Amino acid sequence: MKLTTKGRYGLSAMFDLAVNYGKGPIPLKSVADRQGISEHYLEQLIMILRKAGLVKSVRGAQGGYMLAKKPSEITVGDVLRALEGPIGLVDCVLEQDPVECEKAETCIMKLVWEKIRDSIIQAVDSITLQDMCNEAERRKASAHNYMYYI
Amino acid sequence: MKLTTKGRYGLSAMFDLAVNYGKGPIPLKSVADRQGISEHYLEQLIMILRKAGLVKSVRGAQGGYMLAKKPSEITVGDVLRALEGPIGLVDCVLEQDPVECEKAETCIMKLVWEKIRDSIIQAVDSITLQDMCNEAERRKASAHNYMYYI
DNA sequence: CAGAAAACCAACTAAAACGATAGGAATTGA
DNA sequence: TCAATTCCTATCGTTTTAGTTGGTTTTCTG
Repeated sequence: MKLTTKGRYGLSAMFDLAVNYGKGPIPLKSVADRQGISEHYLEQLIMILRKAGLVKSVRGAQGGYMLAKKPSEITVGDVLRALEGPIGLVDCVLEQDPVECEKAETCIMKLVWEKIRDSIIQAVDSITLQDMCNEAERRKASAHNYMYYI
Repeated sequence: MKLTTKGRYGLSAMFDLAVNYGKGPIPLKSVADRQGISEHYLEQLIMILRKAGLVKSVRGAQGGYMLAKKPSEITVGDVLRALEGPIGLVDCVLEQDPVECEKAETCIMKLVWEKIRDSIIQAVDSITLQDMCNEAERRKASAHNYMYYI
């Protein structure tokens, strides 16, 4: 019941792009450096995110990547779905193209998996990149106040 | 973000034992047959559940396994934790022995993973094996009524 | 125009995890 | 005694993961 590094690294990178939103294209190398990820590996992940319509790219020198929408319009769920596939702990209750088993009609377990899936969906869809940026700002502010008044 | 077969098979088996609760020890072979699982593989899983204190065993002929507590006292979370380990999509927010990263203090992502983890915990801990049995009974009853009154 | 910076792309690979299987030893009821 | 059953250890093929390698193409800048 773990995320792969795709999901982790991918959300890191998206958060980084969200923090730098509005500053033009951000070179992937700088994202990889800040987040401590192999640039070449991150390249593969960002390609997935681009094909999912979550980031845009600008080629050539001074190029890079940027969010395709406002941070407030991208949820953690969008990112995780793009990188990890449809949400669901078990194939028979995936959001997209669930793999039905023979006894799906009567399966009591299916009910359990659906309930867990729905609670995950609720959580990931309720957090946007903007929320994460806001929290980062809030922390920076309170750290500043602390240093100022000490 | 998938469960392994440990979690799936394990909950199947536990549900089977719950349905047969109070009937004495149930041979693992019969559980494996009903649930369509390799007996030998299930053996490894039930051993884990036994060591976690969720099932008891009776050795020898006419032996088998039974729940160590009432179905109402065993949650889906108990079973999944025993088989899949502490809950959490990412190592740094595991319920037990989280693997702290260097920047845990300032990590915004951690907040996200915690929120997802908590929503999973809430879901799995709110469902008992008894709930599953009740649902199975309810379905059997309504199927019966349907056939009776048609 | 040259060269550097960057995205884009395809193929390969080592290591780990997964999902078993194999083969037996120990226990116990009939 | 013997058949049923739990208990235990080891092995193993396949798939997935988490990269690495080695480029090609595009575009800005000096």
